Amino acid sequence: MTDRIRVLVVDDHAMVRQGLRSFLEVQDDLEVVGEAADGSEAVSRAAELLPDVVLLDLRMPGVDGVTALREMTARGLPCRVLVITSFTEPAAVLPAVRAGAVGYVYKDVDPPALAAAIRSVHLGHTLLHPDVARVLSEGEPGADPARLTPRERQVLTEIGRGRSNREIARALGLAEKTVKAHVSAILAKLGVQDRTQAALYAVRAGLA
Amino acid sequence: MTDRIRVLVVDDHAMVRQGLRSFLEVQDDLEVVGEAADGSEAVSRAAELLPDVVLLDLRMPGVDGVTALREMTARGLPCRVLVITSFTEPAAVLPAVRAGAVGYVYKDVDPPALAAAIRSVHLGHTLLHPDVARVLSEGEPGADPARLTPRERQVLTEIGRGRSNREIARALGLAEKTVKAHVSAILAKLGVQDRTQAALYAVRAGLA
DNA sequence: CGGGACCTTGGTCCTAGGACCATCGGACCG
DNA sequence: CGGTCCGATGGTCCTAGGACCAAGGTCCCG
Repeated sequence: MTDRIRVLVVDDHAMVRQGLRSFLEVQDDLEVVGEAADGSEAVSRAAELLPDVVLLDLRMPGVDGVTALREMTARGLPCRVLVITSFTEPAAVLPAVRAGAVGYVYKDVDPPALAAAIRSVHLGHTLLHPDVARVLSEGEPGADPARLTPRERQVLTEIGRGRSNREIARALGLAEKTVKAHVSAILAKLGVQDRTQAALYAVRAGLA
Repeated sequence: MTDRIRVLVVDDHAMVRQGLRSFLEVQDDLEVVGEAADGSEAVSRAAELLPDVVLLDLRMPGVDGVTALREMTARGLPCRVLVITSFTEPAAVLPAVRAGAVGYVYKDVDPPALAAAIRSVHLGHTLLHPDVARVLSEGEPGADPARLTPRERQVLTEIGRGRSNREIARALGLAEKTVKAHVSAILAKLGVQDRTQAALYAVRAGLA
């Protein structure tokens, strides 16, 4: 077979990338052409390798999956992006779908189903859960994490892990004052009262 | 080499099990003798295969990792259990360690470090983060919602909904001072730093 | 090229959160 | 009957959180 589907695998855990690679390489018509461990690397590898399909995790340190996805879409990269997620709420994948993902699968997908999903999106199909499709069709804006800037999302992720401003400053290499400014902006954008509510939001949105 | 360390891999995601298997099988002295996808299967496979080390995820559908661990300990199975977790708070792994785990690693561990950890626990060592070791040594019973009094659980439930002390006071018909006293007791019993972490805990514990 | 968005940082100020300490009443158990 | 635990409440004090304001640099887009 001359034209195999070329797949880029993006996940921050090497064991997950390895597992995905093992799943896919036993399929005659699929080929893993590369891996990336964060969003930034995902964009550069996608531009360099021009895969047909990108399997994209959302939660990654540094540049996350949604930001990477936006970047790929902005650059007009021709790959079809299939999100791999362990999240169950529509809020987690909605930003990704709005940013250009053509579908998503859960991390407990079995190998034949994963392969079928890849083939399906490669053919141009879209794979969405009815709940997600409905929310999209209703144009529900809501407390949309997509409206946060990339840095704000990083800070929100840390809040969702129960970190103090000082701990977040240390983790992200920022001044505490900078973190406070981001926190204030996040609270305003999400329409929540304090960091506890923001943390709960982050968990529900699958950011933490 | 005649005596390789026999390892059982327990995780609900097949791709993670596959990834772990790939990581470990390139080591001459390690052998993956089986896999399990939930806690119940983990116990039965451990009893059947008698592995030296069990790599155990905690969050699994059905019987979770801590429950499985307790069962293995109760049956006197001789295996050493190394928890694989994506949690960062001591509260997440404390129950597992109390139930008999001899250490834990994070899911972003790299292959040589994972192999080294397995060898280490196989030799009888214990691998614990200083925070976790300290909490254990202080005899802090730990993150067990059952140890909270009924009133504390009510307050924790409200915290898990993002309520302020004043709002909780109003909702439960108490003085704000009373709520603060309960909050302080809750934080101490759960071993968390502030109400945000308590709220996240409540969500994970299914109280909110 | 200028405007806007994002990121970063600092200052000031106020309040909620929480630690620590203390006290009292009721219920339960040895 | 006394001790312990739970629940309730108050006082004092300190700090983290967060609002508000300001400013500068970088990048992108019209």
